[in-house]
Order: sequence, then C-alpha cells, then structure tokens
Amino acid sequence: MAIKLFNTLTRQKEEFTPLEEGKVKMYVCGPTVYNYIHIGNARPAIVYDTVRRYLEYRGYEVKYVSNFTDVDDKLIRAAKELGEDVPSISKRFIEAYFEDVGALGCKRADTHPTVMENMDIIIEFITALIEKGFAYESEGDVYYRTRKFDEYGKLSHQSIDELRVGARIEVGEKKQDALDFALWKAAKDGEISWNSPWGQGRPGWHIECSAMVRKYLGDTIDIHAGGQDLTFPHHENEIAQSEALTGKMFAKYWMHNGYINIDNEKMSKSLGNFVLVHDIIKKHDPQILRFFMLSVHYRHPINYSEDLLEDIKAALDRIKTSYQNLQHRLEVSAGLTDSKQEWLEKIDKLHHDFITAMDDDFNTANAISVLFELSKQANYYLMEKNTEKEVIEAFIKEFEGLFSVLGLSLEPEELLDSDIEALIQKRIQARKDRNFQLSDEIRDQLKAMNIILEDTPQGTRWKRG
RNA sequence: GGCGGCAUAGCCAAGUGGUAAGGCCAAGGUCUGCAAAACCUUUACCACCGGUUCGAAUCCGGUUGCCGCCUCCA
Repeated sequence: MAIKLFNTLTRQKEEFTPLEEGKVKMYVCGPTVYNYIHIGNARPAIVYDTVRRYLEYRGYEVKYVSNFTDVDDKLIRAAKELGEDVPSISKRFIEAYFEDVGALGCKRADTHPTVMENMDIIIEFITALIEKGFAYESEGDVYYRTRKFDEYGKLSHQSIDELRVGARIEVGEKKQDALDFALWKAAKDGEISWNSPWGQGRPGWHIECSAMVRKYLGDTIDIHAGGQDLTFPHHENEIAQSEALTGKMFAKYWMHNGYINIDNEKMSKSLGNFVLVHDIIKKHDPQILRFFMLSVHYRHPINYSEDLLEDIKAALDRIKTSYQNLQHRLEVSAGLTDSKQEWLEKIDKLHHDFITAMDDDFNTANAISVLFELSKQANYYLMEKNTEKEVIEAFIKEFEGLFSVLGLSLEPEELLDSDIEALIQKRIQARKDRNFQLSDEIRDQLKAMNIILEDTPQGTRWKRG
C-alpha cells in the first residue's frame, strides 16, 4: 500500500512517489517571528511534524526544512514600537518558537534558515530573474513581472484576469502592472537594510522561500507545505519565481492545512482574536493541544475553545490510563495462556489499521480511533485472569510506537518518593486488616498529594492525578 | 465579481454508492469493603428540496446558512 496525499496543485488525492526513491525533500513555511506563536501557527508545525514522522516511520529518509521570516514589514513595525532593533526581536521570538513548538512535541527541522543569513542567495536569485526578464528594477524596488509567467495561478486555480486587483493600484505606484509583486524593497529612512545592486533595501516576502528551498533542498522538492492562506499569493508567487528561474517543477506535492477558528472565525494576529501557545501551555499539558489538533483531519477547520481542550483531555487520559494499567500488569504477568496468538494477531491487525488510516492523506482522526480500539482491546485483555508477559509487552510496544508516530508521549512513570511508597504499603496492610477507615484516610491523604490509588485483583496501582 | 470549503447525535468527529467509526458528556447496570479503572446497555429522520440509481450522508441540480482566499496572515 502506498501513501496517498491531497495535492493542492491537482486538487486530488495522489499516490505519493518521491523524486528519489526512499528520500523525501520537504519544505514548510514557517512564521514571521515578531511575536509568540498562536495556536494557528502551531497547527502546521504539528501537522507537518506528524507527516514527517509518519514518512520516517514508513521508511523514508526525510530532509525537512522550515524557515523563519526574520525581516519584514511587521518586524520593522514591531521594532519601532518596542524601540528595539529587528534582529534582537526576531532572535528572541525564534527562541520562543523553539520552546513552544518543542513543548508540543515537534522535532527540529534539519535546517531552520532565516532571511538575514541568506541575503546573498536572495540577491543572486533576484539578479538572475532580472537577467531572464522576469523582473525589473524601479526606483530601488524590484518587481516580478507576473504576466510573463504563463502558468501563474495554477496552484490556487485562479485566472490571472479574475484577480480583483485593479482598485489597488496606489498613487505613485512603481509597478508596471498591478499584479506585479515586490522581490526587493528599497529602504526607507532608518529601516534595517542591506546593500544590493539596486541600492539599500530588503527582500520582499516571497523570494526568501524560493531562494532557501533551492539552496537547502534543490530545484525540485517533493513536498511544499503551509497554511491554507499561503496558497495565494505566497505559494503562487514562489512557483512563479522558482520555475521562471530554473525552468523545472518547483514542488511535486503541495499540502495546505486548514485554520484554527475562534467562534467560527479565522484566528489571526491581524484580527486580534488569537490564543498564544505560550499561554495555553502554562495552563494545560501541551500534549493535549497536540492531541486536539490531530483529532481533526488536517485540511478541515478546527473551532477552538478551552472547553474542547478539556474534553479532549479526558479522551487522551483514557488511552494513557490503559497504557499505565498495562505497565502495572507487566510485573505480575508470567504464566502461559492459550490465547496468546489470538491477542498478538489482534494487535497486529490494529497496527495495520493505523497504517491504513495514515496512508490515506494522513488521516490522524482515524488513526486516533485505532488507538482507542487498541485501548479497548488492552482493557479486555486486562480483564483476563491470567495474562502473558509477551502479550502485555506487545500492547505496550504498540502503544509506544504509534504514539511516537503522532509525536505524543505516554509519560513514563515517575518514581515514587519513599514517603509515598511507605504510605501505600501502610494502606495495603490496613486493608488486609480490614481497617477500612485507616485505608480510606491514607487514600485521601495521597489524593491530596495528587496520587490516585486503584485497587485491582493484582494489587494496588497508582497514578498521578 | 472570481475561486474554494463547510453543514453528520447534547458536544467533538470519521465516513465519498450498499441501510451511520471513534471519543467526550449523560443515564442505568456489572465489578469493588467503599472507590477508581474497566466492561455492558441506552442516545442520529446525516441542513433543506428535487434528480440519477435496485440502493445516496456519499453522485448530479437547486435552495438556505456559515466560513475562507482574491490585501499582511499558518
């Protein structure tokens, strides 16, 4: 079975075949680092991290690159407002990004390039476009000659003549055509700027990705991904720039994730209705946010609310509890049982169900339902009087493997403080003596310490509350 | 105006031709010294109207409502 994914370019699910067998080159548009990221920014980070993990799980060697926009209008504005310089702001929020996204279980990309460190190749790229006639200089700015690129609009499936742009030409416009977009912007007084053949200035937004993709991954890559709102114009412009320069296909597959909404409206920094990851993870286990995002198909919108986060916590706990109960039983499982093979087969079947779900355009919602089924089967197994270590271990291994594909962790049991251990022993004795008053007191006492006890036929187990 | 998406139980959410996965919440039950965990049971006229079909949540046409992109935006 092959992996299928929905390609924005063709608007169809396609079988995934990489350019080079066994290898995947993947580029994900990263954030502009002028603030902490909001959960809308977190979605692509989580989604494509999961895509990457799954591709790796299926045996591909993935080269994953994700950029930071560390120079642009918003950063310049932020710098003015804060009385700071652009590099110090972007540096701070790049660090914050790694902290937030790390908490959400996202692995680092192989490379996280920035605009500032790639100014040379950006300028080279623009120069080459001018030489090819796809760009022109105008009063210190450089613009891309959009109409010259015949396939403009192929990603967003827009006809160039239908774009509603006419009304947007401003007085003193330096563009030859309203559709043209800036590759280089001349510096205004006091703005951060770099030297270029066209004078002091800085790159336009779209050119950085074209230049960095080429430098770090090559002329043609397998997967290019980002939020739905980047389809047009950002990704469309990237295609125009890159394909005009190289004459080759820029990216084979384009993936776009849906938005996070608040009250059914898109969450965005510009609308001001955003929720920062930084704030949420102070109140909630970051894993919950990740699980929440993965519980919905990546191309569908998610309506966010804190109540939903609470609900999803209960769901995640169900799986974790099941896993922990398996751990508890591991110690007392030894005996041989007749049903071993049957259970191992069940686990194997679920393993394949998971793969089937993920193969289908990374359907994490269905993959998660397989995890619930795995929990259910584990719970059934734990109801058996005699359990076999091999089966318990197989369950545990499966849980751990699948959780790791989704970038979720099952939090290893922490060691008990000796005091707590002593209390549990004391309570076990009290229960043997049928001194239930004392045993309940101890249980309450432990509960106050956030330790929850559960008595089972195989002994008392505990978990953190 | 152009392009696109969505509408499934109290809530979240899969499902793209064969009479609706899964989870949360709720109620009842089993188990337990009591609990917890778990297990069992109960809960859907798939927005509306037509059409195609032996058969549609699923395809086609239309209607209504909501949302997005076309401008910085994940």
